[in-house]
Parts: sequence; structure tokens; C-alpha cells
Amino acid sequence: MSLATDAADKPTLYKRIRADIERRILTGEWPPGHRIPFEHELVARYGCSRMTVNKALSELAQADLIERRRRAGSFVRRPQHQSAVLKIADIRAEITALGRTYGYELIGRKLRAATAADRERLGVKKAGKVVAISCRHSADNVPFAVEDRLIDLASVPSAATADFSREPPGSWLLHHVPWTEAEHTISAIVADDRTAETLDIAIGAPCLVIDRYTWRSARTITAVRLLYPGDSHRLVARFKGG
Amino acid sequence: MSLATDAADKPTLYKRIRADIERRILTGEWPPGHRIPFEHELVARYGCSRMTVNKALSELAQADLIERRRRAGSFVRRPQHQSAVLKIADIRAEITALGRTYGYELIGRKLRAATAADRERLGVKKAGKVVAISCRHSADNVPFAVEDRLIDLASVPSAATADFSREPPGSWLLHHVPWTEAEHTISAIVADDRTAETLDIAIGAPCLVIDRYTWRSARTITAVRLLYPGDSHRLVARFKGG
DNA sequence: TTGACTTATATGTCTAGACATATAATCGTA
DNA sequence: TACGATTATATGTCTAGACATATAAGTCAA
Repeated sequence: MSLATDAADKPTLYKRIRADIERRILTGEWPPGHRIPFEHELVARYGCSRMTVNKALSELAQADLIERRRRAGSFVRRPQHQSAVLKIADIRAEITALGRTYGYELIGRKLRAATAADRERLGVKKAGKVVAISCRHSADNVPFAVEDRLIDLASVPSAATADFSREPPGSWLLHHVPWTEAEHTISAIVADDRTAETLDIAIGAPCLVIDRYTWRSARTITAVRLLYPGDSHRLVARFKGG
Repeated sequence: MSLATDAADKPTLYKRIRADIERRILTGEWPPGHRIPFEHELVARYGCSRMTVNKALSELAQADLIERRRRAGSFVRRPQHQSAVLKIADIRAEITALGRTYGYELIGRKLRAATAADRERLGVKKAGKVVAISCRHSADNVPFAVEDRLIDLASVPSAATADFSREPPGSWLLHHVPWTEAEHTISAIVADDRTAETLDIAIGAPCLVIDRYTWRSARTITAVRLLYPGDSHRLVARFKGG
């Protein structure tokens, strides 16, 4: 026989405390601004030490569900900054995840001294060299996106000799320059004649534009503009809380 | 005189430990997959108790920077799901934050039994009543976005009598239905004649589309479609880490 | 070689205290 | 009444232990 008492497989105490409080907040039983019981009250209620309830409350605070104020207590935070997690996958991963065949084609690659426009786009001041890459991604041989990218060689010297005719620069960078920060700007344009031809859509058709500017520890790495046919591509962002 | 030794205002010990490790990860000194020193090693290095280093490591694990495995140790996580935080503010807040004057205009409001199309859009099966709202937001008297919304009255009965002629439904919902989950879909279209007229742009001009579907504890609340002139609006998403 | 069993070990959780510190509340004074 | 000093208190951090538990690694037999 097993040694199990009827305690069964209940989670650890601090997790139970955390879940209890979280449930009350999420159901609205404790609305924003509500003061959560003091630690010493929870200690009494759950019959445990203060460190245990402290751990539960600290995690809730780290998750921005509550706010802790010395001497005052802990309070349910009000619906904060409305934000969402936007998944922006590597294009190749995105396409293969859909079960479609990924295709890649290098349109152009140029190594040059940074022009004024390049420097502005990358947000760097000093003169230096850059690699400019233009390429196209396709799914099942249908154009999926065109990419227009600039890489700062001062930050990523090895990009000068990388072979981008086989591997897309995005994937290459992902493997060579981890841990970056980025800013995305999403907008819409209509296809000009060149874009229309590359994406095989009509001139004037809507396109979704993602401009991504990537850096690492205040060091510019790359700036990229991705153009997707607007009616065939969807960016999905899921958002929880607040 | 003050009692301060030259220790000055250094942060607490566990925060220093956490920052030390975080720095090594972010600079690449400890690449993905690298094994972080064992807790007992960090205890020796920092001369503190295990609970203190445990707190530092737990927070790093909660932030998804490291992965902890029993008996094996703690490891730097590799660049995970490429995701970004996308700020999607309440439109009124967004406009006033820009220092512009917010304007709102109710175009139409209808209370009706849910049609088949309504039910599909809201993802509900049972018949019920809905409120359909169409309205326009403007900044400095220039059209900023058109909104087309459906509210499920089964979830938000008070929406039946709310006065949406003064307050935008988004703001009203934000104050009456906190803590929701949502899914956003972003795409691009070109303006049809009606949209063009409402937004005061040319027919065929690009528009950014945000479809937002909101629920709470598996209960549908509202589905909304926002149309922005594509060349004047920008969605900015910032992304940090891996 | 493979599978089953044992063992060592790093993390996971918890305790019963301690002192530090920010600050809400109170009290005293101008 | 308004302002400054004092006090009470809830959280913040930390310790030196303890036992639990998952699991990598080693052991041994089929």
C-alpha cells in the first residue's frame, strides 16, 4: 500500500495562498484598490510562518497583480497599462509552424559605408560600414513577405562575411546575436509597383508593415522593414489581465 | 553626523546577486544553456544564507531568464518565444496622452437579438441579445479611428442601458468590466467608400485594422473592430530579452 | 546491452525568530 | 489651522537551520 494520507497531491502552501488571492482578484471579489489581509492575518488564517505568506505576496507583486506599500498594506492593482503580448516569430519558424513549405530568396546584398540615411535609420552617429539586404520569404512558393534590412557592422562584424544567400538574415542574427531589445512599429501602406511585383499582388493592395529596430545594451544591431500582404497576414496578440 | 559607513546606499544583497547574474546573462558572458553556480557556491561567494540566493534565483526563474532543474542545477534559458509587449491604450487615453483634443461621436447604436453573424463574431452559441455600436474617435477634430463593436448582454447586462452617446463604449467597459482577457488580430485593408468617408481619407487608402475579442473567465464580453488610417497611425511594441 | 534498483545531491518548501525601514497616524506646537 | 516631530506598524530583508522531493548518476543483475 502507499503511504499517502488523504492529503493527496495538494500543491504547496504558498502556492495555495497565492492561488486563493489571485482567484479573489480575478473574479472581482477583491476589486482594484481593495486592501488584501495583512501578512500577520494571513499567517493566522493559514497557520504558517510569515515567510510563507510573504513569498506568495511577493510573487503576486512581481506579477503586477498587487501593489505592496510599507506600513499601509497590500492592494489590488487597478487595470494597468493595457498591453498585450505580441508574438512575432522568426518568419521561417512561423511558416513551418503552419505546416507550409518555407522558401527564401536573396534579392540583393550590399556592403557599403553608411550613408546619412542609413545612419538615421540605425540611429547611430558615427560613420561606419553596414550591410544592406533585401530578400523575400515565401510559403508554398507563394510570396509571404519582403524584407529590407540594414545591419550595423560595428556591432556585428561577422555579418560582413555571412552567407545570406542560403540563410535568411533574421535567422542568422537570431543565432549569432542573442538577447536583444527591439522596438516594433506596425502600420499599413498600399503596395507600390515594385512591392506589388515582388509580393505578386495588385498595385494599391493593402500591406502590413513591421518596422523592427533591434539593439543590445544600447548598441544598434539591425533595422528591418517587413512587408506582408495585408489581407493574407495576421498578427495575433494575446493579452491577459488589466 | 550620519551613521553611514562607506557602504552608502547599495541595494539589498539578494538584489545585488540577481543583478550580477542578470548582467552576466545579458552580456552573453553566460550564454544560453550555461549552468549557473549552485546555490551553495553562491552562498560561499556572497557569504550569505541559502534563502537569500534562493530568492535571487527564484525571481530570475519567474522572469524566465533561467530554468531551474532539480538535482541538475540552474541554467540560462535560450532566446525563447520571440514576443513583444504591445501597448494598446484606450483610444481616449492615447489621444490625450499625445496632448491632442479627444473627440467622440456615436454613429449608431442598436439593441437586437443576436444574429447568426453576431453569434459567430462573439463566439457564443446560445441565442441572446447584443448591443451593436458604431462610433468615431477624433483627435483635434481630425478622424482618428472608427469603431464597430458588439457587446454580449448576457455577460454585461448593464450595457443595455448605458449611455454611449457621451462616453465611448471602450472606456465604459474598461470601468465596468475589469480584468479581462483579449486577443488582438492586426491586419491591413484598403478603405472602402464608407470607411473613407467616415475617416475622411481617400478610397483605396491603407487602413490598419485591429480586431479585439475580449472575454472574462471563458465568458465573451465584446468584439470590436477598430480602423485607423494606415499612414497616420503607429502601433509601437517594445520587446526585451531573447 | 539493457533494465531495475539504489544513492547522492540540488532544488523546493518551510520555520521561528531577528533587525531594518518607510510611512500612516498621532500628537504637540506655533 | 497648519506644520513639524514622534510613534506605531506593515512590509523588506535576512539567518541558520530542517525535511521533502525529483532526478542524474552509479550499481548490479538478467
